[in-house]
This record gives sequence, C-alpha cells and structure tokens, in this order.
Amino acid sequence: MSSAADPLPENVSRLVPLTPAVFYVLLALSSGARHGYAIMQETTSLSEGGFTMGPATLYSTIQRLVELDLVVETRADRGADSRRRYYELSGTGFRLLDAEVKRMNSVFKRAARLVQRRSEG
Amino acid sequence: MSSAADPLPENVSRLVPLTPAVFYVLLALSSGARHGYAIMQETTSLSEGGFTMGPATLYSTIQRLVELDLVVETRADRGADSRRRYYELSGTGFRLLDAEVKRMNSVFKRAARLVQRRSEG
DNA sequence: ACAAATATATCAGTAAGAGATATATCTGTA
DNA sequence: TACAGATATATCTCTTACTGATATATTTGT
Repeated sequence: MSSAADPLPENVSRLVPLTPAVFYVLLALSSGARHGYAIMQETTSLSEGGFTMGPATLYSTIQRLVELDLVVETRADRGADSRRRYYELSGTGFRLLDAEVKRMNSVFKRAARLVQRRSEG
Repeated sequence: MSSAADPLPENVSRLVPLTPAVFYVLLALSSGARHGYAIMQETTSLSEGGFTMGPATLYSTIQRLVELDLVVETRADRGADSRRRYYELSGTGFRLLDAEVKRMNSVFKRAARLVQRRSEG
C-alpha cells in the first residue's frame, strides 16, 4: 500500500510545476469522479473564468494523465447519459496535486512579499 | 501616465496564467535590474531548486518579454563585466506579475481547501 | 599562461496547447 | 414526432514555448 508521504516517481515529479491544463483537471477531480465535459465546466468555475479549456486540450490532457496513471477511468455506471466517460484521481495523482499545492503556497508567499515591497515604492 | 489599476492590454493579459519561465523571469526582476545569468541563478534560488531554466529557455523568454515591452534592457551601469546585459521590469511587466500573484493566491486558497478535505478522508 | 566559471547566443527537436471541425446523443418544447 | 440547442467525446493540424546540445567569448583565480 502507498502512503501520502511516499516520494513521487521521477517521471511524475518532473511534471511540477504543473501546466494549467493538468492542474485544473486534477483539481476538478479532487472532489470526486467526473466526466470530461464536467471537468471543463468545473475548470471555468474554479478559475472564475480566468482559464478555459477547449475540447482538444481537455481530452488530450486526460489521455496523457491516464497513461501516466494519475487518473483512472471508472467503470462504475452512474447516471443516464451513455456518452459520458468518468475519471477519478489515482493515489499518485492526488499526491502530485498535493505537492503542487504546497509548492504554490511557498512560491506565492515569496512572490507576494517581493511584489508588495515594490508596490509600496 | 499609467497607474497600477489600469487594465492590462489584451495581448498581455492573455499570458495569464504565466508559464513558469515567464513567471520566474518577471519575479527575479521584481527586486531590481539583473542580467540574464543572474536571473537564471535567482530562479533556482527563488524556487529552491524546484524549477531550473537552461540558457535556451532563459534568453528566448527574455527576448519575447522585451518584444512585448514587459521587460526593458537598461543601458545603465553595466558594472565590471562587459558581457552582461541588464534588464528591468516595465510598468506593464510589473502589473502583469502583480495580476499573476493575485490569481495564484485565489487559486491556492480554493485548491488548498479541496485537497485538505480529501486528505482528511 | 592556463583552467574554470561566467555569460550570452542559437540550432534543432519536442511536447503541450489552441482553433477548427466532426459526429453522436440527450433534453426540452412546440 | 420533429426539431433546436445543449451536452459530450473525438481528432486533425498548426503554433508556441520549452529543452538539450553545442558554440563562443570574457572574466577570474592560481
């Protein structure tokens, strides 16, 4: 079994810093399984319109994440719409997202200090 | 004259979210003028080794930022080393960095909440 | 004088994202 | 029951930004 403290494999950790597309797909899935189109909408919502993904970016990103085993397609039949394909985070996927969020926090703190200093003139 | 509250031109604001290379170049320059090589070292330092730029990324990024007028080459005080070319942030460059930092903060807050929730199981 | 570090530059290759378009299915409604 | 519009996935091609490699010149230390 794997723990939240396990180090990420090199081919995963080198994705940090995550691209916006990867980050938002993982983030959208962090609150539970979703299908592609819902991930797209969740991304627009989570970013308050500051980042939008077209279908090309969305589906190619999902495919890549599945190949890396960061995201898993769930077979669980949920809901009426037969077109939908549901995805969820793998343990590794979650740990990657967690690592990115921690990184963002430390970068933000440093950056905010620098930028604030200059704002004051 | 331009104020910190002026909206960014569309060809600038669409750079948000910034790529890591652009972000770190702007951030390194936020505390004052620097030459290319120093930006490279500052980036490694600011990111605690989490992000490193090779010369190809560095100089092509600087060139792009100069063309966009986000960064300006300064003629002033080259110091001892005649090879060095110094750059500084333009007002627009600073406002872009500021916008990115604000965005990071709001994204981080949302993300941390979601990720924390799942961590707790 | 020599080696190592500093500093900029550029080429060729790759990976990821964007715009466009296609197609199928589902939902509401007239 | 026909139709319009929204939902949903898929994929093609092009562009952009990054990467690894290599080159070259200058400066610094010994």
